[in-house]
Formats: sequence, C-alpha cells, structure tokens
Amino acid sequence: MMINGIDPVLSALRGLSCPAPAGLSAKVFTRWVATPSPLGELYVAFTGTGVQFVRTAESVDGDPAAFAEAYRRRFARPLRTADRAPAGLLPALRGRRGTGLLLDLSALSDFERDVLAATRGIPAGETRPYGWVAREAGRPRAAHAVGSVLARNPVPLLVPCHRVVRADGRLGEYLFGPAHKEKLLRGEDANLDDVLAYARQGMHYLGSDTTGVVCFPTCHQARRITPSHRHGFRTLADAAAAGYRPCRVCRPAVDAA
DNA sequence: GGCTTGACCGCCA
DNA sequence: TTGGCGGCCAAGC
Repeated sequence: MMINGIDPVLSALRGLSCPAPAGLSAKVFTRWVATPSPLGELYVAFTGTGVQFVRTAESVDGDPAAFAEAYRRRFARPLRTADRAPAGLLPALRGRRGTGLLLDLSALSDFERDVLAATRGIPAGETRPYGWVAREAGRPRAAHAVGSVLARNPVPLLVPCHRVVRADGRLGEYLFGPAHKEKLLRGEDANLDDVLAYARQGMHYLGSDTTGVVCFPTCHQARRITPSHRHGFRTLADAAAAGYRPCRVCRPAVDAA
C-alpha cells in the first residue's frame, strides 16, 4: 500500500539502516588494482595479509569482470576496486627484491606453498629446473607435480615461475604461454642463447677449473667463469668424477657433507 | 578411495 | 637427434 507515493515498508526499512561496522567491507571483499608490468597491464587482488591472485589483463581478455569471476571461482569471494596498490607491489614487479611485498598464500596446500617458496628464491636472470624446485621443496621426485602447481600459480611474476625450466635446457611451458616466459627471461638478461648452445652440446652444468666448482649455466657465478677455464658437464656425476663440487649459491645438488 | 590429469625426467631405440 | 614411454607425484573429481 502506497501512502503519498512512499512505500511504508521501504520507509520503515530506511529507518532501520545503520552504518556498516568498521572492517566489515574488508571481511566481505578482496580488493584489486590494475598496474603496469613487463607483460602489460596486470590485475592484482590482495587481502589484508598480502597479494593473493594475479593475472595479466591479456589472459582475461582485458575484462576486469572476467578477472573477478576467475578470482571468485578460486577463492569464493567477491572483488572490490582498491584506491591504491599494496605497499611494495610496483618495485616487486620491476624485479626488485626485499620490497616488503607480502603474499597471502593461506588458501594453498603445504606442498604448493613449499613449491612457491622455493621458486621465489630463484634470482632474476637465472633459471632452475623443475627437479631442482622439487628437491628444494622437500619432494625430490615430484618434478611433474611441481609443474602442476606452477600451472596454477596464483601469483605469477611475484613468484617467478617463469624462471623454472626443463632439465634438458628447453624453457618448457608457462601460465601465459612460452613466448611470455622467454620475454620475461630476456628482460631479466638471462643468457638463454648461451644456455641453449651449451644444451645442444649436451652440457647442462658449467664448472671452473680454477675453483673446482660446478654451477647451473645461468648462475651468476658460472657467468663469471673465464672462457679458457670453463668446462661443461652433461651430469653432476660427470662433474663430480672430474673433481668438481656443486656451487653453494645455485645448489645444483645437495652437498654430501 | 580410486582414477585421471599434467608447465617433468630420463632411458632407450 | 628425436620421439616414445614408463615412472613419478600431487591435485581434482
């Protein structure tokens, strides 16, 4: 029934309205921002704990609604636009370490968190094989499972899964496609062409005969080896047989000690 | 709880 | 040199 054009029920409900409790919005919504990145515009969702979900605009057809839907399917929460990006996001996307940027990985399994933690430890411009990540995550034979985890990496770029490559020297797959993986690595000045040339010669490790240390070819220690003192090895066993020990920086294998 | 699915690895022909 | 294949392991149905 209408009285003077005002629905009495609506009128009564208006009288019941009150301000939302402080912090309610943060409990209901996750916030998101768009930000530039080496792969073009990036959509970044973050909670009060840290960044939780990242996708390139390209991967969701430049549609924030598609990003929100992908987020909702995975985390069962709605998104709301944020006023500003979380602290440390922009420098982290420029490849700087120690920016203080926090990640919210609370929705992941222990294995997934261990894999992402190991991957986060790979320096810019360097690569590590899937088997290396598996070993660092405490599951030495779970290389394939590492690939499965990284295929679902909720925070690509921030956890640099583009630095995880196949043991045979090829780059392998990537969430946003192999071309983007290569682009990111070249942008970090990784010596991809050298590594591929070594791999074609069956050399997956490089040692220095002055230090007796053997490294992954992208390790910054390996890149400093003077060519005349550089030796390639197909396996770590070959290197060990020649008297070389694994590099303590890139850790191509666990030291026996 | 069993089956299927992978951004893998390494052997072998 | 390359591709096939069995093994492996965690996640998702």
